[in-house]
Amino acid sequence: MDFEHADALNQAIRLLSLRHRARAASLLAPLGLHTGQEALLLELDRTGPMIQAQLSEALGCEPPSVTLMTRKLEAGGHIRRTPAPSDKRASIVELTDSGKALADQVKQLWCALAEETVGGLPAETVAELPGILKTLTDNVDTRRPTTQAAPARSSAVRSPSKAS
Amino acid sequence: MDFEHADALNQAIRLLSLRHRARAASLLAPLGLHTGQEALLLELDRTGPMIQAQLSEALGCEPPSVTLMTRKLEAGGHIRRTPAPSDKRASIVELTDSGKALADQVKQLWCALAEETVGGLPAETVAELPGILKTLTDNVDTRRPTTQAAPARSSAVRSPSKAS
DNA sequence: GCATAATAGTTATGTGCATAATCAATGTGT
DNA sequence: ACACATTGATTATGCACATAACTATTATGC
Repeated sequence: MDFEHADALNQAIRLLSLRHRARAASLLAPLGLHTGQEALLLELDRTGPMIQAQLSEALGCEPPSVTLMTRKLEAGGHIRRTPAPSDKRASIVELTDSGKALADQVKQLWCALAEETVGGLPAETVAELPGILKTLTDNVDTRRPTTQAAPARSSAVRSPSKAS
Repeated sequence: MDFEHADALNQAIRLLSLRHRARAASLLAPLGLHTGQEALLLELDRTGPMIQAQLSEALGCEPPSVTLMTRKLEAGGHIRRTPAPSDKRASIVELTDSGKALADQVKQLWCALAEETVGGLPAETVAELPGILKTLTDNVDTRRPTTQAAPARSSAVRSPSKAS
């Protein structure tokens, strides 16, 4: 691939990151949230109480990030952290009532943001977009076990990834 | 759009941002660069000397970010800042020889990253990907003042007023 | 000419994210 | 039983990004 195309792609991803994040920030600000925190609330709302290590895995960010985010959300009264009885190292994180209400509001914003984001695109493109983005993500994901240790270069490493 | 689909989309964009950035960081680290700095170098390499306000516009980030990034790149010897003769407020930013050499290395990495990113996708999808991403970006771009005279907005301009 | 607005840049501050180092608790091997 | 690695979480530090407030220069109105 020549540099022109490569740069167009990388730059497009970079700019989409910046703008989508900025737009999310402007929508979340009235709720007193910063970008990233909404993902934590939504994950707790979806999965229920869980320990920070699980949150770290689900959110795709590192434990120190989870520590800081949970601390701020706890200070805001949206989540509660209680020591896990079975493992004294871990703390169980769960939504408070305020957090649940907030998560519901976030859901609304999230739908509006998604619609705004894909506006003007054909429906079929919209339909396959999540899959495409996930493929891109997996391709550059250094966290996951890469699904193979083979020295295969630029071959289609389409693993039959079963849902985890 | 229901929440399931909306979240899949928003989350996919969020994760792609995180992973693509992380992957770029691991590639740029050996060059002594952090993500974001490469965009500045590439822009200077492409366009030539320019003032920070132009850089801010081209990179899509705010002037204070440019101030800090240019300061660090200048400390690293990759760029040079000279006061503009015509306007005493502005400073002209340009690549040093070291910066030009670095930009060339970045170009190589950039091609490798792009290829890695789109690995396993059909060629036609890859071809239209930059355009799709740009559409998404423009849809949520709060910087540029709409600029679209709405020539062919197919569906959903249903809420031109505030959505929330 | 001069007050005022607009622009280029910086500083201060706050956020999410990262890595590295550290501590406490839990596993595991011999 | 005990040394050792592993795991959950935190602290310290650094970066890119943001906004708000500020200085210095340039442009504009009267």
